[in-house]
Amino acid sequence: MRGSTVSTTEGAVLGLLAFGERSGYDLAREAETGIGYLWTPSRSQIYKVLPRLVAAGLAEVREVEQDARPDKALYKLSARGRRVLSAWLEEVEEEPASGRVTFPLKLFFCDFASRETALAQLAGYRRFLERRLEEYERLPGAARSPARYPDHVLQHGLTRVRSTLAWIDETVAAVEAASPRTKLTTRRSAARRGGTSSR
Amino acid sequence: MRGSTVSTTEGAVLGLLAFGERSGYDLAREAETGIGYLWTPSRSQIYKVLPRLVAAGLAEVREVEQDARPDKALYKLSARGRRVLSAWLEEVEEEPASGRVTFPLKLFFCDFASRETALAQLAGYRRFLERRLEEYERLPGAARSPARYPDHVLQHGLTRVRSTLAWIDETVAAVEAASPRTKLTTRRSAARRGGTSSR
DNA sequence: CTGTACATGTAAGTAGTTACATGATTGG
DNA sequence: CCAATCATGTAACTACTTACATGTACAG
Repeated sequence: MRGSTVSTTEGAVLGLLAFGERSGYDLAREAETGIGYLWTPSRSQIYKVLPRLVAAGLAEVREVEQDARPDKALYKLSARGRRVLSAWLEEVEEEPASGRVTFPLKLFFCDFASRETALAQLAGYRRFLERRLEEYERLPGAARSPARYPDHVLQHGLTRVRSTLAWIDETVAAVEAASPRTKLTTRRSAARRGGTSSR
Repeated sequence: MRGSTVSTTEGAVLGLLAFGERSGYDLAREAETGIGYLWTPSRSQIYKVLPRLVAAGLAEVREVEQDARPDKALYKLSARGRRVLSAWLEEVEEEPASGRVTFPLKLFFCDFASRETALAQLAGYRRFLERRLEEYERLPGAARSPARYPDHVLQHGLTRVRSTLAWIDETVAAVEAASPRTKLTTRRSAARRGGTSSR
């Protein structure tokens, strides 16, 4: 949380909180299904991040007493948290420290950003992958070594990069074709459909 | 390094040492090109792992004094290191803690193992990805939420998994078709072609 | 005369892990 | 009766990162 920018983990938690008020337990459960593919921190990690966000003024806590179940703490974004989330989503990193996963992770939360932001992340992802592709293609390859498996593994990388580039093209087209719609509110007092805390 | 098995990082360093005697500096440089796609530890990390391997009897050091350049330490596998590397390569983890990257990482070093080992890793990778595929397909998907981007990101995951499965098929075929060849010796006293320390 | 390659290492810090502790309720 | 779900948190540890310290030699 250096400056006004947040780390990947903090950004992801802010993003999840944008869907509505949640407990640490809720977040851990939701992370398994959904972004689990991209980012699955342990429960204890989430319990460490949440108070940090509150201390930084990005989230607010509310203690809820329950009879049948243990008491819990519900967290929601503060106004400043919403701004920081937007800034994090809008920031397109050219060479993210956390690797390529940064791009799909931010895209996951782009319902809380503008269409331009989503397209900018996709464009950044494309540039990133094209640089990788060039590097892989520049590697010595078969010629030099008697070893065979390194080449197979390189093919694995090339396959993944190429199929991801194809996905980017499709997704850009889908985003551009989608009916223009206001971005989702970050659930301040928006109509609730299903209930956040009940189950 | 609990028991006789090694961690991912230790396995990878053992694997790199199987290509020949190397200094920490060499390993860091080589890791950038080649396995860099799968595993790129910092120099300081490598300098920490190497003495650990020596302490565990898996590698041997040799100090080399140089005039023009700083002195250096060259590491090579010990007999026990070779056995542990083989065991690591042969072990097919069903749900590796370090994620899917374990499979291509071990495959990278399969020139030092039998063809059966390579095919076993590929088969394990396939099972792993097919479980992922089922999970992704079981996810609620479009219906539930007004959010659109989570679905796009899910497509990203599906695309990657499917293209990797296709690569596995191709690679299995290539491995089976390859002319049977003895596995590479782990460069004990094998003929050297190019020189390890000179450049 | 500046930057890069060679070469090793320490120090301080972040991110993340597993295992432990506690304790009620519900479903099979 | 046993296991899972709900709920939060601490402690100890591993992996890994950046920045710093040190110093030579060669290329542009």
